Amino acid sequence: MNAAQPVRGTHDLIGEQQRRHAHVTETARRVTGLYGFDEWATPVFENTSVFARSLGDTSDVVSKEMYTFTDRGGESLTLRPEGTAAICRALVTNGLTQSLPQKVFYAGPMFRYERPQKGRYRQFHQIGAELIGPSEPLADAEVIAMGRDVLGALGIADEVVLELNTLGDTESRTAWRTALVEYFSAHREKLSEDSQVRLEHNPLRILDSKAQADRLLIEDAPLLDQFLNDASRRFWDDLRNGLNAFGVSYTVNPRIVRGLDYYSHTTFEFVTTRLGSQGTVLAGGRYDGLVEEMGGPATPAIGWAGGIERLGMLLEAPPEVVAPVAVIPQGNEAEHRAVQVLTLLRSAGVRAEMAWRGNLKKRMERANKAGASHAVIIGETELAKGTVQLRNLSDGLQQEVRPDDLASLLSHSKKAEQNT
RNA sequence: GCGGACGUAGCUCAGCUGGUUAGAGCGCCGGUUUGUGGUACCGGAGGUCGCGGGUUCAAGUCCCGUCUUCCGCCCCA
Repeated sequence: MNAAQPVRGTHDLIGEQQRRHAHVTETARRVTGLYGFDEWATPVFENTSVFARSLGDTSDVVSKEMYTFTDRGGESLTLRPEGTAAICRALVTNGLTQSLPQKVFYAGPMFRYERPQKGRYRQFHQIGAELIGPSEPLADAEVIAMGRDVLGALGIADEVVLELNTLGDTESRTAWRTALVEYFSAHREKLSEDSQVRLEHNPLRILDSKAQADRLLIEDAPLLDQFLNDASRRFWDDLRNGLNAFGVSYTVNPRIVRGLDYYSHTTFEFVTTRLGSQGTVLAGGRYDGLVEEMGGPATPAIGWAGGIERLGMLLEAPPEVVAPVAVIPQGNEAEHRAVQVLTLLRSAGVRAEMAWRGNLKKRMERANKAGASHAVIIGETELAKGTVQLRNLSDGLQQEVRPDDLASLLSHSKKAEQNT
């Protein structure tokens, strides 16, 4: 087995895998549609500045975790590592900041140069939703409720819990961060090596450190709650009231943070324990500063993204394929009639297939292997009489019918099957 | 980027302390006298044991390197 392999961290989606992906995407598209969201599709690559700008100076991510390359024209391009920055760019370049709110759904591949693990790939796929325009906390609640509904429609609501936090507005968060840096600096030597580095450029991340050494310090670290100004506190209260109104249950987790400055207020993650350390399945927050960083006017926005691979892995059973009907002619003359029957069935909306070769027995085997629900058999006798044999492959019952009656007989029979 | 585990037929795996032509189950293909599948029986194809180097009379089995996958860490927009 020396065949060519796909690039590290990439996968082919075939059969059940692809069906799981498609089911996640279609379900999310349908549910977000119920909330009035429309789908956008943006390019899978952008000028590097689109993503670099949104990331600010978190140099690690920009230099090491993005698929960046120079094209033949000398432009620096980057395969999109996430969806939100590109949506904001599209909002600005299409002048849609003039027609708010925008309710956007998207789905597609994303690319990050990371070490692969289960549920973490270099090309992976996300669904996402962005609500751009409203600054009211009820909008946040609605967007979170929509996420909850997507998970519910996928049948995995019981697999995940919603963890919720607030980052406050810029003023509150800045005050809090200053206090955190002060606190951790005072205990610098007790911090883990990693966290000492974090203290320099991303102090909030110390709060979700996994190092044992950090845990004790974190417990006594100052809480944002003490630094929330009145406006932020009101927003936080209204958000939780809104969630109650939408019937969304959650647990508050003060350790959910975001590293970048354009985030504010709401932040949340739907988490499962079933996927090891890659358990965040759908996450988001409010990013009131991002559209402005893209060169647009200051525009409030809230959104989330979910990993299709991870969601697909949580699905109980893979979505079923529709069982086809196998049309089986015997002899060259019957084949001609068979083609007519195929056409008849397909135009009636029935999934129908015919093998290109083989005797009756062979074709019956094929039909069975293909998971066909029925076989339509046309032999010399039937050809002469203008009839066909309709055989139900699950119970083996067979009846002689007229071709014109096939479509209605099949749809009745299939409905009956679904009910059992 | 750091640490660890794994890698034998399409799939799941067996192969004792290195020793003749590398096995099983499932799957696949064919047959059991040709107008009927799913069960049963019979037969067959398919592996340079991830790749490269080394030790040895001899390596799937030991050593080194490399790649992939998986588990943690870093990162998580």
